[in-house]
Amino acid sequence: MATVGNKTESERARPPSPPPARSRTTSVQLELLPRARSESAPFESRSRTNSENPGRSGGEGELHHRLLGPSLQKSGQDGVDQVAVSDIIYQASAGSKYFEHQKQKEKELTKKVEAILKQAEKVSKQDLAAAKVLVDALVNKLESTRILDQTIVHIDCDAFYASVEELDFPELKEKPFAVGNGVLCTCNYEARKFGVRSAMAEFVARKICPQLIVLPLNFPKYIAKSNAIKAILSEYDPNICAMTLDEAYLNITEYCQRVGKDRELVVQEIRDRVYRETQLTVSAGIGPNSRVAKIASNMNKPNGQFVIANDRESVMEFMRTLEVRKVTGVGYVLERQLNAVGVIKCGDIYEKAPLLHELFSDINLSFLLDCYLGLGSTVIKPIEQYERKSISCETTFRDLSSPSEIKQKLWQVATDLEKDCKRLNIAGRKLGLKMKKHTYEALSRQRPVAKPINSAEDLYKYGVQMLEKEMPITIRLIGLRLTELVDLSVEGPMKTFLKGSRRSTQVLADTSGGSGGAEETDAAAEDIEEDLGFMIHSQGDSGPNYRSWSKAHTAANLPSAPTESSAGSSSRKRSSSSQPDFSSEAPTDPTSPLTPPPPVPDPTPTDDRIKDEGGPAAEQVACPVCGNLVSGEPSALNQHVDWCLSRGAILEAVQETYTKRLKTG
DNA sequence: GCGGATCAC
DNA sequence: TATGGTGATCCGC
Repeated sequence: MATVGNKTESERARPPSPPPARSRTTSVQLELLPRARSESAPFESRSRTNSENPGRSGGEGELHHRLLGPSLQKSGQDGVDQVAVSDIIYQASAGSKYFEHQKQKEKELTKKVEAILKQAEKVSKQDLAAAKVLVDALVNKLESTRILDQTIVHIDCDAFYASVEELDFPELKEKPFAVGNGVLCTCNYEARKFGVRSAMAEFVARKICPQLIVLPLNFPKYIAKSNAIKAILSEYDPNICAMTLDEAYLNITEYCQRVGKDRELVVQEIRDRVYRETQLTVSAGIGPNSRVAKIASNMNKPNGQFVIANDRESVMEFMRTLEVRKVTGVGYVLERQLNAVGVIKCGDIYEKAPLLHELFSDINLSFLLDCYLGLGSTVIKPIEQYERKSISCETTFRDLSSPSEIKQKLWQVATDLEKDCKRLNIAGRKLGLKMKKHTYEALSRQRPVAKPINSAEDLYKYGVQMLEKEMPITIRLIGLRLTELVDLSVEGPMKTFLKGSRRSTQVLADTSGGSGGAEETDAAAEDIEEDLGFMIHSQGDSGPNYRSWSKAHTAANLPSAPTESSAGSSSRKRSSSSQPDFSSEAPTDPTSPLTPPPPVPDPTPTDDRIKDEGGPAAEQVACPVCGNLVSGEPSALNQHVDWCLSRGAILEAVQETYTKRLKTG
């Protein structure tokens, strides 16, 4: 790679311009819908809230603004009556729990903004004078990190998922359509004319555009196209940083020097090639660092490019008139706070910096001054080189309050998370439980777990402990997250852990791969480690052997395995083990008549019985629900646990009617 | 260190 | 009728 490379001081400490945000496959990537806008004027009259909305007082304008979502600032949907659209969205949402929650958040934000203003009033002239000294010192320090000899490019595909679909269904081009399910991931420009945008709930989108066509997501297709584009980009910078399927940073400094070509021409060539070879259009931003390049890629969207010259004055002038909301890292909340103190454009930041110093954290102040100065990272390196800090799975469902049904969802995310961990060959020392109440209020709990874990049983076991402390509760989402990760593929210290936990949690991995059981007898330490490494690996889905690079991009997104739960009913015999029982929260009276559930067929138990009889016990593992020893083979274990949980639901139902009967009779 | 929040995509 | 999932970071206690 090129010569330079010293990172600017301002490089990170804030929202990542280039590298952070990881592209995980499973995630649904929203597209920032941009728009071809001649100037930054159109929405101007719209984005300043209340004063522009005469009919809306008392924060109604803000609430409309909030509900309208993130695309407002860059919508510029020419000819779209944004006010009318906003009203429809409002009407569609009004009264729902979601709406009430947004309203509440808006209220709290307003309070926060008022508090900031109040605090601002208290700042004295002396305070400001003293702060100015500090600010100027900081500005000088930041300025000294400025690098202007690199050419950074941000490439952004236009309406990516929608454009890919149009290749397969050309007739869709003239029709408004979107991609997603329930919530739209993106939509074509035809749909945007109606005010449809990414992240919009599908039912809301249909209100403003009844003829909207909605296609399901097809990740394999998007991944293939994305890879094709990335292959082209890599010819211009072998170290491209692909943030997501549709977005990447390049450093073309060296390429330009090597071929002696102007950077704008090079970028035009890149875009031409991408279009020729994939039929997809991309927009590009060119500048001396990733922050300005990113912003620039939105300036001439779609299918355009924008360059910011590599000199201080050009950069500063570009930032001067740029609204703060357009900077990556400034969202709805920070924009509101900044606007409140008179900071509308990045050019306003310096003048207000002494006041900002009194109102915001040092980190925020540095970030804002970076924005004012137009500083950013010049180091572009592959996303794979950034260390992952967490891994998580979560799922949303209809409101649930039944403990056993909630636990079933927990088991589901535990198994999903296990799959991801095994694929990446990682485990974590800290487990977090996330819940969203039926009111949309979010809760999270977290606890250290001594040994790094990544098996569904462990995830469930510790997760359910945290869950039970919150019961009774009615929730619409549950999720698990591992942090303090350890890389199981790294040799060394991990050896101890692997060997130590071999019999307990690693058993699952051992027996799963189908390649399993034999070689595990007694091997030399190295062999064991190698075996485990391999098995944990092949544990994942049967697909291609995703190693590092591709694995993070592809596999995870494929439709998750059809976790068809065995609807078996019963057969019981709970072992003595004091494992948490899903039906525990219901006042379980041991003498209660319902303790012995009805006997019936059940897929897995048969298996278990056999093993229980003292077959090679090596492959057994304790069920996280009932505590019984069951086959450690993943699908069998899964089935068993699903069965166990559904059995819990039955018990619970019985219990409910029983208590009811007691009351009534 | 934990829990709540914000932000990006 | 109805509003997503993953990862990172920051802030206030």
